[in-house]
Amino acid sequence: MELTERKLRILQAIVADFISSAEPVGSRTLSKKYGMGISPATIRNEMSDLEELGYLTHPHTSAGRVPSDRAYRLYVDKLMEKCELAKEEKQRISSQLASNIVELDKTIEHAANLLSEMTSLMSFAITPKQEESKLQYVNVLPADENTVVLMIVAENGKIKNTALKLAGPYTEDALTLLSKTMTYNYRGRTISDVLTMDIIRSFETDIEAMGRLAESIMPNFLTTLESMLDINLYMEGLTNIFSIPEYNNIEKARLFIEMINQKKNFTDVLVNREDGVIITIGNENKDDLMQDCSLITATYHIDGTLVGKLGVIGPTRMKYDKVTSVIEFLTENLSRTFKLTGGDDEQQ
Amino acid sequence: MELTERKLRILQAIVADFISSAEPVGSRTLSKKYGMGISPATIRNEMSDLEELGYLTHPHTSAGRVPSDRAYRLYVDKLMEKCELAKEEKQRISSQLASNIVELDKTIEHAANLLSEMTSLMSFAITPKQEESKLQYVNVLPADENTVVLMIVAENGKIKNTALKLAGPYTEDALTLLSKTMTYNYRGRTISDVLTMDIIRSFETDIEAMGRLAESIMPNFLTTLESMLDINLYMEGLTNIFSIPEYNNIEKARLFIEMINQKKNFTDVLVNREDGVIITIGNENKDDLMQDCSLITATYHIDGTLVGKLGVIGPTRMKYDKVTSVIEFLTENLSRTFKLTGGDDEQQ
DNA sequence: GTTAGCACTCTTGTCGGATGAGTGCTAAGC
DNA sequence: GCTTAGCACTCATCCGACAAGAGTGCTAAC
Repeated sequence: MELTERKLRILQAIVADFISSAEPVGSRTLSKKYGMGISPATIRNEMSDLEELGYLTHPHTSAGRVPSDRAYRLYVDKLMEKCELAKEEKQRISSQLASNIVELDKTIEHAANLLSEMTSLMSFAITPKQEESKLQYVNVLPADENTVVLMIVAENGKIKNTALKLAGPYTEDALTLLSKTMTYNYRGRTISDVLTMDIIRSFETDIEAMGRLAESIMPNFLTTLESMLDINLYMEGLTNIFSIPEYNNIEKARLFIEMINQKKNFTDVLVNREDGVIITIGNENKDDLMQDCSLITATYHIDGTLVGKLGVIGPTRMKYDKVTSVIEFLTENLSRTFKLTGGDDEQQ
Repeated sequence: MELTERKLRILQAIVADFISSAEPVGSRTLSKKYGMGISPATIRNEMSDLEELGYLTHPHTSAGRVPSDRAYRLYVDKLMEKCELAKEEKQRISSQLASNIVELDKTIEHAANLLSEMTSLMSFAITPKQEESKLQYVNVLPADENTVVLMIVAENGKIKNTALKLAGPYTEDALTLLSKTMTYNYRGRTISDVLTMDIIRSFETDIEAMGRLAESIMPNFLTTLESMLDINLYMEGLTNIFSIPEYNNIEKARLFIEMINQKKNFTDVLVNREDGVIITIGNENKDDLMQDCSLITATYHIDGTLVGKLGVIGPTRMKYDKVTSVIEFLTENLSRTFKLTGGDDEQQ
């Protein structure tokens, strides 16, 4: 048995109908609503075939048909029509992103927010990995009597700093010397490289005073550097899931939220996905807790190289066409924004 | 009619029982379980009086009694026994906070996390207001060819910075001059003051090149300064509410989460609460959406002056004794931590 | 190959009765 | 006069029965 043209048309109608109604689709509805010129009985025969082929399932004998994960996959790959965004929607994205380009993190958060509002799903975004960012300079600046500010600047404009209280007083000269030494030692190296170097020892041979200063600053330097590697995860629109029939019982909603809340794991899932627009449907997801969800992610670029991700998660029954269009437009827009403005960034 | 000793004992038993069981308390249960040497019938009479006095309510004729907000208030003020934390719990708090004192914000987040885990409620924490923080210095540092780093340091060690791409190249001398001028102009002033000054104009009279540099930096200076005023709000343990019988229907859970999600409003509620351990029960809360909730907050201090807040929110039926003990111990511990380590802080 | 007709299945909603927890009242007991 | 046993009464909840409705699968006719 193979997928005839008519079977495909029926499958498409079922998927589309189910996506918008969340109710199993019956043969009569299909025949009436989608005017395909064949009777319910014929459709029933076809549906029976489609079920045999694994594209439909049956919650129980006398319910309509529900698309399987496999059907969604086919729908996404072949049947779905591209959905052109309305002018207002495009404008909304463009204007909202343009208005807030000063701080990279804020912009990403903003984008996630837009995404969740426009899709009525839960969205998320992660900032790029920084492992390969190269250090530009390290600065230790005076703050007050025995407080200094440690500041680390990476080549892509990412900055991070910490205020440290020292055990005793310091001289500005010592700070300048330390800053120069550190910059000389680390400039051009990647953050990961510096973190794996045996740093403390490399200062042992210096003059005593300098050694003491460095000793109290080094541990903080390393912690700060480490924190630069952290990927920020933004999530928006959690409450949207409460409007989705699939999560209308407390236990399912709880499981969903619990999955989302394991931020660490979730970040890993996102980081490990390939570039471009990626859709994984139901059982295509490895994670046990995500067997009933679909995940759509896309990548945006900063300065053409650094890669961050943006996506939505929701029930397998989601508006794939609309969502992919929004995500695509959004990430293209982000990439363009970040190209124009260059490395504008706020250390986090 | 007045509250006799026995009425109080009965009320206390009812509140305690309802807090742990979430079920209306009947006269028989009370008589058996709390061995108070009087028969169910007597207890019924007393309960009837307590209801007339406004301390108990009746979900329906044949259900047990449920404490009113007024009863919780009395319980909290008079009847509740102080709950001493177990040694392990104290140790847990002390050790977890001590291990992570480098970054203020992380520590606060950590504390909120601990709080939600130990109380099984949803917790939150806010960082101190910075309106009155005085500026220490402003620094514009070279990054690369036409990028500079703007860095603002406040007296309490709070730092914030941004990388900016300028339209054209700059000289290091100009940056130094600008840094010195800005520091000279703003040092010792509070952030709010600087924000309300008419800043741009005050640079107009400077030399032309300097004016141009200042012109492109000033708007960013102001945005960055403004962002220093943002209060960070951390929330932890949202999923805990799904284990609470009060939120076992989707609509209630949704309303709760929606209330929480209006971060701005919620932050306002917290900021406006008085210092010390404050408990507001049910209808004592002004917010409409919080009529079924109790809110317990406490303040912690940084360097003895700056004040942040920490708290939990949950159904009026919560373990007030346990929760207040945990919060008290936690905030004391936090204040002590921040005294010892001084103004260690990471700009956010 | 398509379709009308029909029996069959299964969910959903409603209704009524049984059950049980708990109260309120009354009258007896201490 | 306070306490308590006894009893009628009230609700919420559970359960089974029943009807209605949606949808299928099969068969036979077109």
